[in-house]
Amino acid sequence: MEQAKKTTPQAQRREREREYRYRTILSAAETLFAAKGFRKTSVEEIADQSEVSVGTVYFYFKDKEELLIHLFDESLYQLRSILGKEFERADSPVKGMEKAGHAFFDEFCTHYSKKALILFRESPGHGKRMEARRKNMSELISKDLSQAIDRLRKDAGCKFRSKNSSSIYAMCILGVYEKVAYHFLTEPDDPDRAKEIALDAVDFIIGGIKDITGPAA
Amino acid sequence: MEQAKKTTPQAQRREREREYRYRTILSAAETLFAAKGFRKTSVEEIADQSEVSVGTVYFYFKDKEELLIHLFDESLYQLRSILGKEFERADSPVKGMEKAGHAFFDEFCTHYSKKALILFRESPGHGKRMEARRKNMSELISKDLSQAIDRLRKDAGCKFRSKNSSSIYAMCILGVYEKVAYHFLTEPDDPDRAKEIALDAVDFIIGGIKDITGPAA
Amino acid sequence: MEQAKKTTPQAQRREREREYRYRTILSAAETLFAAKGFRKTSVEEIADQSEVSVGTVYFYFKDKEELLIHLFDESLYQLRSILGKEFERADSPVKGMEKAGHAFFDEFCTHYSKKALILFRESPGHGKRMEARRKNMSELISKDLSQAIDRLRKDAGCKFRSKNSSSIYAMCILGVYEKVAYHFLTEPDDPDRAKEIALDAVDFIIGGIKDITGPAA
Amino acid sequence: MEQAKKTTPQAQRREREREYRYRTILSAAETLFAAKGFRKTSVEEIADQSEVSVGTVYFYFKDKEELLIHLFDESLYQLRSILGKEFERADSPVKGMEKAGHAFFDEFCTHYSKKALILFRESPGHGKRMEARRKNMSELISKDLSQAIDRLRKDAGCKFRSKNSSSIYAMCILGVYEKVAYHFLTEPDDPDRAKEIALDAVDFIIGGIKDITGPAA
DNA sequence: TATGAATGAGAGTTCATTCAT
DNA sequence: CATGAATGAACTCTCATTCAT
Repeated sequence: MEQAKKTTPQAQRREREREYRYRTILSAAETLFAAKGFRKTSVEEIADQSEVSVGTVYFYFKDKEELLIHLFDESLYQLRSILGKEFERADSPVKGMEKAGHAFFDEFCTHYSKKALILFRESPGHGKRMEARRKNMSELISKDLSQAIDRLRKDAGCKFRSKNSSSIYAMCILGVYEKVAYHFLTEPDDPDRAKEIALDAVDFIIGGIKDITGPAA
Repeated sequence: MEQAKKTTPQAQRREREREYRYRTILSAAETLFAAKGFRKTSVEEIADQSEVSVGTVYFYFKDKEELLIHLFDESLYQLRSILGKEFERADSPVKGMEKAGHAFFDEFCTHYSKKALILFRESPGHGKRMEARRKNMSELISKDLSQAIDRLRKDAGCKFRSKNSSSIYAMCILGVYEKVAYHFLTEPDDPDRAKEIALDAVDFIIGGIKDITGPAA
Repeated sequence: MEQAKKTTPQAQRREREREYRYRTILSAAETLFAAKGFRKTSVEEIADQSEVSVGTVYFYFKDKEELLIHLFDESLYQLRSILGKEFERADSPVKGMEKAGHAFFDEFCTHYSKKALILFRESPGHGKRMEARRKNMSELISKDLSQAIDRLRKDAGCKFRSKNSSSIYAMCILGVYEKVAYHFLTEPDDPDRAKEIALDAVDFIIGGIKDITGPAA
Repeated sequence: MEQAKKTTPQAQRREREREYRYRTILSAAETLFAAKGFRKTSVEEIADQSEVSVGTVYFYFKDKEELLIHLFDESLYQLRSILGKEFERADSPVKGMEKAGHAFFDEFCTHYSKKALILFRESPGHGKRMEARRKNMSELISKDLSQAIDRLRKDAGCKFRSKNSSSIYAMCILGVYEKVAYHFLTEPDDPDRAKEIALDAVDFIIGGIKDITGPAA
């Protein structure tokens, strides 16, 4: 019965509106969090920007932190899509790592700068849930990267210090990504220099990887 | 005559007590900022912890941010001392980079963990003064590192993509430091694993550097 | 359609309640400012007196000073209405001045004593906004009075020392008003004496004016 | 014994120093109160300005309000001296009133502007003691003026509405003084205009008086 | 006497969250 | 569902006054 109602035209419209509102609020929050940071953005501002009332924000999202978490997850998903795509396309793991690096700077940080800011600028010091999410994101990306590194290692036939090594290297790579991305997003360098930075940073990462996996033999 | 008065025993004791209070407050703030973060620590808590009144905190420090800035500067100084010492001691730039890396994890993150937390966990989004300090710290450490990298490059006789490259590599290294340090300080790994992480991270950095600076082959 | 919604009974009631709260807070502030002065009245007291929370006060008024400014403006409006009415009614400018003087003491200082206190007792030394308001009030009333004086002068066909004279005389009259009003409001004289004071003060003003505008005799 | 000690050279020097400190503090307070107002001046500022410690200020003066009271009394004394001198010198009561008026603007407001500011700008809303002092000052000057007015009246042989009338007129005159003085001290008019204002204001006062005491016959 | 560090009550303001309508 | 007024705890900062030395 309940489900039947859902296919009613009115219900459909409602559903659409619901979805629309949800997206609008999220989008407003994204813009504001990216621009001013989570703490300096008030729920009222988000409501104003999305042209709904404060109460409506709370109807769609449990609390302010939930907004951040959603955005964080979305951003993470976007990032992983971009990186994953590059790895898949590439002929070799090394090539994949390189392509992914460039995609990170040229695509993610450029076309999804708000997402990048939320991912890399929103610091610790929020609630527990967010803290957990943060850790989760590191782990997920680390896992992606360490799988790639493992493939690399196997290809090279080398041996790591321990079974954790690849995840540690992944952490290192993530560190480079974060730091350089933060610089990218924070200081408005001219495009040429930005390109240079991206190239050098990827070089650094690939260098680190190659050396380790490398001519160990 | 006037100056003679300043060396009066009473005056000396006063000066000592003044110094002591100052240190006590700073230390309480350090502990609390490291544990809960700047924003979640109230001035009242700092006062309680240092067993003085709120007013006294404000007698010694202009405002809450000033406390953070002092601690930040102190931490930065400590870190640079530790790293600098290692670079000086080392026989070669590469060795220096390696030693410095290990000192960072084994000495700074271990024995000065509160300072490390303040340096690497306190996020952006504070006042303007703090924001400036933050940028300053990145620049200072970057400069230290890029000088070392430049020496390395000269030894290896290689050429970088551009004159900025060394500072970009420095940024990358700092990124690795920060990320791994954050992991260190946040997740209480067992000491063995910690050791392993440090070793691998330094390997990664050295690898990145060596590859870039040298067609070592 | 949208506008129709605004006339909904519920919306009307809300609007009424909103207005009511607003007036209640303003009225509480008026009473307290008149009784204890702006500085010695805390926002919490205003909230208590109006039976709302502190937050609600800030919902309706940007800050404490805004309350004072609103009250000040209201008081000024009330005063000018009373004086203006008398000037209009009167047969001659002199009569107008006289009537206005009596209305000031008998009506404004008596029935709007809180407003009078806010107008004449709240000292300088507040924020910039208030300071500007204060000056504005002096200028407005001065202008009203000096226009009346100018008409008087024209009737008498006399010449003043300079084109500023009438505004200076206006300032003098305002000075008398303020001083005597302050006395009125501060010392609880018996009504007979109050009447006497008002009569004498108006005599003084009229005397000053008449002498200046004309050896009419 | 005690008294004998007082004539000791050392005791004399101490007494001198004591007196000097006292004056220095009072003078610093005068400058600051005149410049920033009582409330916006902190005891620490007064101490700094007079080059003593906060404790010393409290040794010489019971509390901050006492400083204001002393200054207020001093200012009042100065003002009465100036006005009194003019009344005595003058040939007739009317002349005296006129001279006193000019002396008020040209001498008191000009050469003792800090005192004038303290007398006329420091508003109500301070402690009870100060409130009392304020009233006292009004009464004293009123008495001075009403005595002069009474003499005037006798000369003219006219009759007032009541025995209080002269004191009411005095209040009016004081009101004019205060208002115009405040304008003088607050708005930096050019000297010519200042002169004009003073002349007109005195005219107004004399006019008010003359009319009342005047052609009653 | 003189010092100045210490106090701590109190002020204004913010804002995430709730809930009656 | 949407609204937005209401809440009130929490926070930073000020400053007159005290008192051990």
